[in-house]
Amino acid sequence: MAYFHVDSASPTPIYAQLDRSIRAAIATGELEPGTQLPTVRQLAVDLAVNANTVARVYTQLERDGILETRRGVGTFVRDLPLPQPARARRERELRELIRRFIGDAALLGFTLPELVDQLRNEEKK
Amino acid sequence: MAYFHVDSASPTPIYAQLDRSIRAAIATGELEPGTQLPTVRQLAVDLAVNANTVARVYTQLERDGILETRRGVGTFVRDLPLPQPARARRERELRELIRRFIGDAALLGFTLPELVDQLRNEEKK
DNA sequence: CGTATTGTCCCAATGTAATAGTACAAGTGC
DNA sequence: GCACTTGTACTATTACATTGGGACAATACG
Repeated sequence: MAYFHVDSASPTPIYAQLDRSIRAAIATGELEPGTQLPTVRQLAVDLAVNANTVARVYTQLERDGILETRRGVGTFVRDLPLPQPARARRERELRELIRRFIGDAALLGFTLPELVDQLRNEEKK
Repeated sequence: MAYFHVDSASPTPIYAQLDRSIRAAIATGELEPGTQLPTVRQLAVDLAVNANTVARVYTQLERDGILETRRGVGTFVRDLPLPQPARARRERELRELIRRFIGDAALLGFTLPELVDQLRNEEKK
């Protein structure tokens, strides 16, 4: 299973990519509460990344209450709901997200109407 | 003028954020060919960033043929069209962009239909 | 010409990211 | 008990990003 995505060529550090990737998978429901994540060593192999890097991400996510680890068993998604940022922040950060999304897509030569179309296609899945 | 955005708290390096920010502004037409960018030192002050960091971004963008610099004068947007990646890449990278966009928005608690709405609002500007 | 402006270059110092390798701790299951 | 799996911890090393400061080069301007 090709769970998460990291790009070692990206300027964004691997740990940050993996962190976001896991959080996003949980937030979208791809990863349900109770699901077991790949082991530290296994995921390190799958992503072609050092085990320490994976371990640190798991540790951090556990500190944040998003994962739960049991030694000798594995790491699991907690069933606690993710805390939501305050409304004002949400709005502001969404604007920033949209701004970046449009900008990045423009770099690829895509226009706004095309993006709307593509996003609507995603809805039908 | 609040030209570009960088967040020194972000794990993504400042130079990468600024690079993307400038490219995006040009790609979307916010920055037209011939426009003068802020001076290295000025932008460094505006963004609360070291001048060397800004200078390296300008230098790199000039090497890529996106900017044009004249000593004692300033740095300007070139009027050459930006080279487009191959079609296959475009599609693939767009998928990745969308995937990340949806994931990041989910972290803020936004659902796909909401994103479509917001994007359509952007069209009316 | 002299001065200010702008980009360019270099150096030293600091902090962070990532890798590699090894060892340990706490559980599972035979 | 014993072997195995899993997470955790540590050290050392390499590379990169960023900062601060200083100096230089080319151009504009009076």
